[in-house]
Order: sequence, then structure tokens, then C-alpha cells
Amino acid sequence: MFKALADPTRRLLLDLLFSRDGRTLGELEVEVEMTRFGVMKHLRVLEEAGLVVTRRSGREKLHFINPVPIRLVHDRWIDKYTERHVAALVDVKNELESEHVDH
Amino acid sequence: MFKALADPTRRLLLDLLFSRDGRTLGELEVEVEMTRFGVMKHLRVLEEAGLVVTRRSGREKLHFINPVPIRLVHDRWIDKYTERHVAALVDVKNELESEHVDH
DNA sequence: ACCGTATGTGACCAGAAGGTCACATATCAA
DNA sequence: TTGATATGTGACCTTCTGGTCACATACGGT
Repeated sequence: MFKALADPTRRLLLDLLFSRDGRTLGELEVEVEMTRFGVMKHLRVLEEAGLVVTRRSGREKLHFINPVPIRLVHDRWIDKYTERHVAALVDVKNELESEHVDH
Repeated sequence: MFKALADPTRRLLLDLLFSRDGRTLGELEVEVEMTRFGVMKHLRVLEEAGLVVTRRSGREKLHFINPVPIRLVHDRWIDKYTERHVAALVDVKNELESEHVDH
């Protein structure tokens, strides 16, 4: 899941699918500086991570974004690191740059 | 940033620092099945990604978690994929399994 | 049936990433 | 200052990853 998000091309593909869902491989291919094989691999990674779901329509394969797992990351992981600190987080950066006294 | 989060060891290190901040390399080393060199590399990646900030204290180097960039991901990226879909997201999975009509 | 189009598979290669080690430097304490 | 402790550096190796290609299959239209 995190590994799927680690690659910029895959994030771009997610962005493309976010702006318009249900595209085929061919439609996505033209948007990226890469052969369709590379795109295929990336889509496969995204699909295995559950970030993208697909549906065949004839000889075409339609790709849809799946917000569920992203929501899970949001709920289970991101919040863990934000909620607890967010109160003291007026400007942690400044605090650190001046003098990191306590924490 | 995403690449920094992609490795399980680094997420573990973040977890450790989350539970208790300001640890030294040696303190973190004993928690992980790895030599200190490996841990050092991972901490370096986390630091370069801005997820961890450090402060020297004598011969020790203290590591602190930095919630700021995680918050940025939350605000700039995660929300983009959740907010828009979250209304129609009672159970997208079922919707897809039965028949993906529109979106 | 045939041709064009859309997608799939496996081999292959270069480079990045994860991990270890020998060696080096810096600090504390006696 | 001498020794023990804490961290740093560069070389090195192995495995994973990103990307391409030759070839194969599947479907649609005419």
C-alpha cells in the first residue's frame, strides 16, 4: 500500500483516474512518458494494493479509483501521528529552529 | 516522503519514536532486527524526508518525530481522494461487485 | 475469415534500495 | 591521556524495482 504510493508515476496515474474515472490502459498510456508496458505494471501494482479496481468491457479494461484503502490509511495511520501533536502544533518548525527545549 | 514511508522498518522506527521521542541511535538499534548501520540509513532517509528531526547532545544524537509533513500529506493529498468520494462511500466495494453503473 | 486494435506474458537489463562490514571520528569519564 | 562508548563514512554485495521489448492472446468490425 505505502509502496504503491511511493512511485511518482503511480501517484500521477491516481491523479488521472481521480480527474476522470474508468479509463482504459490506452487512454492512460498517452498521458505518461512511458510505454504501455510500464503503465501496465504500475496499474497492476495499484490494483494489487487495492487502490484501483478494474472491469473488463470487451477487449478494453476500465480502471477505477478505489477510495476505500486511502481512507483506511487516513484513519488508521495518519491520524495517529497528527491528532496527538496537533494541539501543540502551532508552529513546530519555528520551535525546532530556535531551540528544541523539551517536546 | 512517500518513499520514506514505503519501508516497514522505517514505519516501525516512526512508531517507536511516536511512543517515545528523543531516542538515540543505540536505543533504536536494539528494537530492530538489524545492525546499527541499517538503522542509521533508515533514520537518515526519514530525516531527509523531514519526518524526523535530530539534535545532538554530546556524543549522542537524539531523534524526534516531526508531525508537520505528515500533516501536509493529510491536507494536500489524502483529503483529495477522500472528501469527494466519501459521501457516496457507503460501500463502494459492493457497488463495484454488483455492477459499476456510473460513479 | 480477416485485419486492426487492446491487452497480457515472460525475459531481460540498468539502476536504486536494503543491509553489512572495516575503518574513522568524536565524546565522556577516570 | 587512555580507554570505552556513540556515531559517521565509504565500499561492497544482493535483491528489488522501473522500464523496455518480442511475442502472444482476445475481441470487434467488416
